[in-house]
Amino acid sequence: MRIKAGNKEQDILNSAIKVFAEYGYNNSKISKIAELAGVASGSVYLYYKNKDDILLCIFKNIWDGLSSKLEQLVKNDLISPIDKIDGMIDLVFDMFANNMDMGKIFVTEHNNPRIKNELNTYINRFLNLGQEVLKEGEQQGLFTPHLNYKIIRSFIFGGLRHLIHLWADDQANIPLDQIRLNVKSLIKYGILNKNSYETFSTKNEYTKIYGK
Amino acid sequence: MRIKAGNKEQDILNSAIKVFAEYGYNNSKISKIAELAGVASGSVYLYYKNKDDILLCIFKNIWDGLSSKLEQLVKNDLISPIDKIDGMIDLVFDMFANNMDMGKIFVTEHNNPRIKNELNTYINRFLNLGQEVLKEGEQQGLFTPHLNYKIIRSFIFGGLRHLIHLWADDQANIPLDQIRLNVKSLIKYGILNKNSYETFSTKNEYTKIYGK
Amino acid sequence: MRIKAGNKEQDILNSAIKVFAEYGYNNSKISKIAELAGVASGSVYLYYKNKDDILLCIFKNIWDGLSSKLEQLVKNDLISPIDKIDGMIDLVFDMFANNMDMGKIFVTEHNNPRIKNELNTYINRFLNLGQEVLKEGEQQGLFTPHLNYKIIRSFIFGGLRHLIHLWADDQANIPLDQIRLNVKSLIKYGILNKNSYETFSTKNEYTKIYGK
Amino acid sequence: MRIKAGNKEQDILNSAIKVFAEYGYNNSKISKIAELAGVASGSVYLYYKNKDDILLCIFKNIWDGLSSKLEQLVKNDLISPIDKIDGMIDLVFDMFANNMDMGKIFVTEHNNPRIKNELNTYINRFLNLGQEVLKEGEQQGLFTPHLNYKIIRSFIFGGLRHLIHLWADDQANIPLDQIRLNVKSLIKYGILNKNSYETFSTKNEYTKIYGK
DNA sequence: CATGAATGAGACTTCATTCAT
DNA sequence: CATGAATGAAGTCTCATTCAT
Repeated sequence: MRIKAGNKEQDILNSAIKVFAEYGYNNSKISKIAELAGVASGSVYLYYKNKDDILLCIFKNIWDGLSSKLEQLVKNDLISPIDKIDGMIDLVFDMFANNMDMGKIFVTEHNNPRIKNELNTYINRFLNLGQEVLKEGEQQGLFTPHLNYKIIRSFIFGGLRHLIHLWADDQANIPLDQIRLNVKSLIKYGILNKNSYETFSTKNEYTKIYGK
Repeated sequence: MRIKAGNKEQDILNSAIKVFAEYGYNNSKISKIAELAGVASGSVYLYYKNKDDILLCIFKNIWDGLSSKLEQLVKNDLISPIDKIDGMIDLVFDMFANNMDMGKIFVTEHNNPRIKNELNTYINRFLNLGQEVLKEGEQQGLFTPHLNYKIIRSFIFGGLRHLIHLWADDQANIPLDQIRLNVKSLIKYGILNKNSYETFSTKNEYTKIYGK
Repeated sequence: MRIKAGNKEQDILNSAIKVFAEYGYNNSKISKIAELAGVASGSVYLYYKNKDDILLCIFKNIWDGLSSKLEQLVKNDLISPIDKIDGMIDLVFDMFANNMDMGKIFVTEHNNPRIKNELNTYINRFLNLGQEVLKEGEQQGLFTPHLNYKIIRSFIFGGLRHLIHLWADDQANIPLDQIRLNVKSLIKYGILNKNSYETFSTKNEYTKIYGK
Repeated sequence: MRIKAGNKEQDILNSAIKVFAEYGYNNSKISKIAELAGVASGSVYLYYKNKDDILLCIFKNIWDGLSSKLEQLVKNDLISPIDKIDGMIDLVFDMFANNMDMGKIFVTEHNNPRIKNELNTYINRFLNLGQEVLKEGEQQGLFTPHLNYKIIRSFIFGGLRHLIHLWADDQANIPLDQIRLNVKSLIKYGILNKNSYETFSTKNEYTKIYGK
């Protein structure tokens, strides 16, 4: 992955992604990252303030890669909210499909207290975009009204995160495409069969109790 | 013989739960745990083999608390699979409703490589029970056929985990009861409104491509 | 080895001998000694001031066992110095023949700085007795004159100590009786064959340079 | 790049030799060794894997220093076995003559269980060389036949070791040269005077009982 | 820019010893 | 006398970070 031409900053980052993914943040040593990047351990500090900074930078990369595309998708008025949801899910999976290691880090270190504060900005931007779409769909009468989309968005986020981890940990076992389809289906239709849906669901009944 | 004053073992565990929840496992010091428990740091090692062992014990407690109740629920033939799903969700939330700190640890340290192996047994038991219910519902024609319930169960697990974390991190903002209802609704009905459901869904179309 | 009637002091000592012999002083734990002796670890301190004290007591036992017999032997005017040397060697080997563990400790912990000072009294008494015999033999014209018997006695002591260790470490390999005989022979006759002795040795030559 | 100032590896080893000699291995602290070497305690671990490794390294130095010279001596066909024995003794004493501290450690920590296994290779090489010489002398009719030279070599080794310790502990009291001479004499001629030798020794008698 | 030897604070863990019962 | 739970001082080792070259 290292470009010999000499982008050491990127070399170090790529190396860190590999090492963090394999050992976890706390068990990863700067010396190991430097070694893998082909630089001296001291050189790491020419490009990154400290170890935390590297991790933060990885997450920034993840989110920056998503952000522009996501915004493009969400702001496009020609796309139905339903398709936007599908599109968002696809974007997330595409992001990690080519980078399992990032997927692992994304899950394992997402709650790392060392970068939590700096990270929230990014995550919230993503979650807000998702919530925006959900709201939009609700207003258009496409999505079930009265759902608390702040909760829904986080549930979906957590679910995706966990599946990415599962997949990244053992790629062979669950094809990413199947994961996509199943997740999209669950989010849109739930697990109830159409018949049972009609039998059990009495929308009037439960909308009364659902919070805003 | 100096009698065990109170229950030091439990004191230490409770103390560890608080400290791990606040600082994360890796930034928690044994000395801090001991201090909070009101014992000498060496005493921690009378009850727990090492730091890892404490964390493992916390998770064992979490899962043991769930296991018996879950099994009772799942094995009960009088309860519909639909209600079982609801019941499982309730059990999980009940578990953490009175113990926010455990909720935080549950999320943050769930992938801790130090206890991963020992933990998998517990998690898999839980996931298998969930999958069992889903399969049962599918066979009874209640749940959408051809969904990959191995994926679904993990998606739900991840979503629940993340919501618990969110809630535990900032209890005031999202009432647990609202979370329950929204999650149950999403899982069962998805987000599509009934109308849109009928419009967009062409079940024949997507069942063809879904994996087993 | 423990007498049920209840000589705990002895029980603890016997237990300590076993444990010290197996693990070495520094790797032996009081708790282990207590366990083997069938008493509580706190009880050890009813009979011995501390860990050092136990070790010291073991050595006292070793030396006290030797001392009386040695003195009897050395003071007996009817025995030739030559036989006294043989007798001393036999006494030492007899001491450990029935107690390999003591033999191991004797060697391994003999230089332990924690008990060195207290021990010197005992060792010197033994060495002095040996030196006395050597001097006696020299004066009677039996032993080579002009040898420095302070050196000789220590050489012999060190040699015996090492052989005891070797034997105690792996009893099967070297029968104690063979060790005795060989040592006695070496001390008395050296390794030179009689012929070579006459050829190479020119006593006048080397007595000039030998110190007192 | 910060250049290695001086030879820290050697500085640390020298410092360790002093500290181990004074306090014994178990009572020596890494921090003390580092302080004496003028380095930070962490720096010790740049050169040595751990505390055990330092001790092992000291012994390796001792033995490596001896090995080449010993082998040269033993393999030289022009030297009589008698002189080889003298030469071996001289080599051993020369080794420690300029390094009392090493002498102390050599004795005190020789049975340290932490390095025992790694050390045996070295010791056995030495003992085997000694035994070789003894056998050679026996075959040439120079040394008393039927002695068990496995025992003899260990007796001599133990004796030398103890004398070195004595000398190193209190250099002033026993000149090394005197020790050499007395030891050489004892080994070759034993303590019996020539007259007494002829009187008491009945070689036929004791060769019958000596083991191979 | 780059190096990598050196630093040193800090954490886990052990275990001899104490003392309330 | 006896207990064994509790103590807490102390030591080894790690590793992020620095800085002289």
